[in-house]
Amino acid sequence: MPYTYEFARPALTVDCVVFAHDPGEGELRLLLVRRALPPFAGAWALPGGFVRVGESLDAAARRELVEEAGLDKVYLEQLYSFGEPHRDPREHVVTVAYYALVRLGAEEVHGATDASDAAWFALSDLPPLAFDHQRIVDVAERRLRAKVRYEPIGFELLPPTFTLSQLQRLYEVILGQELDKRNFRKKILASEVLADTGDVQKDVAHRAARLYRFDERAYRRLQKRGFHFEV
Amino acid sequence: MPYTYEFARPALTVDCVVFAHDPGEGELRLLLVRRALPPFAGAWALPGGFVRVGESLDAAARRELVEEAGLDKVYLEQLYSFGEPHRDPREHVVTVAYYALVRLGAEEVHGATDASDAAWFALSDLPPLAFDHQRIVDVAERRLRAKVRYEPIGFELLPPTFTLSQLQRLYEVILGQELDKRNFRKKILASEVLADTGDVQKDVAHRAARLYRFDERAYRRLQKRGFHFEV
DNA sequence: TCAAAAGTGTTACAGATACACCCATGT
DNA sequence: ACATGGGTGTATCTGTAACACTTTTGA
Repeated sequence: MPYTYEFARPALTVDCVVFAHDPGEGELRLLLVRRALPPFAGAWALPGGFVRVGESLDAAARRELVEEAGLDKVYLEQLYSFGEPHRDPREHVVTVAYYALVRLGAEEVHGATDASDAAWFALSDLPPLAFDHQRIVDVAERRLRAKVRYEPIGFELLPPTFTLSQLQRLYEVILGQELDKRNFRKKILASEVLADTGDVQKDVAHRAARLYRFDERAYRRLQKRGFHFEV
Repeated sequence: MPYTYEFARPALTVDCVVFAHDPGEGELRLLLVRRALPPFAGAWALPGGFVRVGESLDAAARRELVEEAGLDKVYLEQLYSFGEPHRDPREHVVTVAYYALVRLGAEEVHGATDASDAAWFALSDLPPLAFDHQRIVDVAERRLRAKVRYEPIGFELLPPTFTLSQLQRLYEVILGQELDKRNFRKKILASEVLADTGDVQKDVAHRAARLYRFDERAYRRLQKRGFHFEV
């Protein structure tokens, strides 16, 4: 009997904590799917599922996002692995958790995705979650809060071009604190990771704001010179 | 057939990147074990092994450290999970990597532990490693470097009481840069996470330095008040 | 003309950096 | 007495925080 079969093995899943930002809300949103099968049938849970043999963890997470939520090409990063023996009542299931950041199109914000039963919830008003998924969400939230301060990942939650006020509101939502407008603008523009598109907002009932985009090329250049982004 | 058996499952292991600090060296050391069995028989590898059903990931990591390296009660933290399908030539094996920080007793520094074939290597002069273990070591090193700046984990690598110079040298080794003695002392003492033991060094051929210990209680108090440690 | 958000500079303070000498101890 | 590391203070610089008004635009 080969060495690898000496012991029974735990099952292995991936689960994804999918964050989105609705500009109209003062809070992040989280994507949940309703479970069709036991255990926790009918309960809300993180999108996820079993890792297949021959499939990398990242690939499994991306596949589940497509299958269960219709989400493709999102920002995705591994979060932490959870392996308490009784986190799944059936048997020992270890899950590798990921978190994802997505840009909401207007049609996706309200109402479900094309998957059968998926919906967005305000982060502070989640329904009871299956398994230890609330715990995973908590860990993801802490990580996002910490990471957004020193890596430019916030842009993943915004449309490709955005105003400085939109960016500031996003940071205020994630960090849970108000920021000074002048200081925020000074700092973010001084960092030189934003490029002015030359365009301005359309169809707003007040002075139109300049539109910026995240300049990934500039960011990489700065990074190589030892610069580190910080809000 | 139950849902969980729908697909064949990858195997699941834990691997530990064990760092130690030898005061005499200008560099961290890493614990490796020699593999007895194929694949990579005879090669050096990270201590680790299969996760058993009913065992948490942390417990598996701690068990492997005891079994393979004779190390108990060390600082241990989950690092990252690696699951590329071909990282193990036999079959698909996913590993949850941990890193550990240990205090070296004089007798452990040179020569192996009580385990059959374990040894310490200078981090920059490792032998070729089995599997993707070099990659795991690289990730661990980056994490340690980053984390040591804003969490007081460096103390885990030092004896319970230590001098400020020992602490400074440790930081210099981890961060790979020289630090100014006066500024270092000012900053670390101002942070109030060190307690003066009242004792001094013994048996040194020069003025004996004060011995400090990390004051975990004080650190927790400060943490609650929103303070964050930084070097 | 009003409402709503865009845009803009200066001052004060705190923390970080740079820097060089005397002291205590054992050999 | 000398070699070795222990221990200390100040001046400058840099970045952060606090703070209020004018401008543009569409309704």
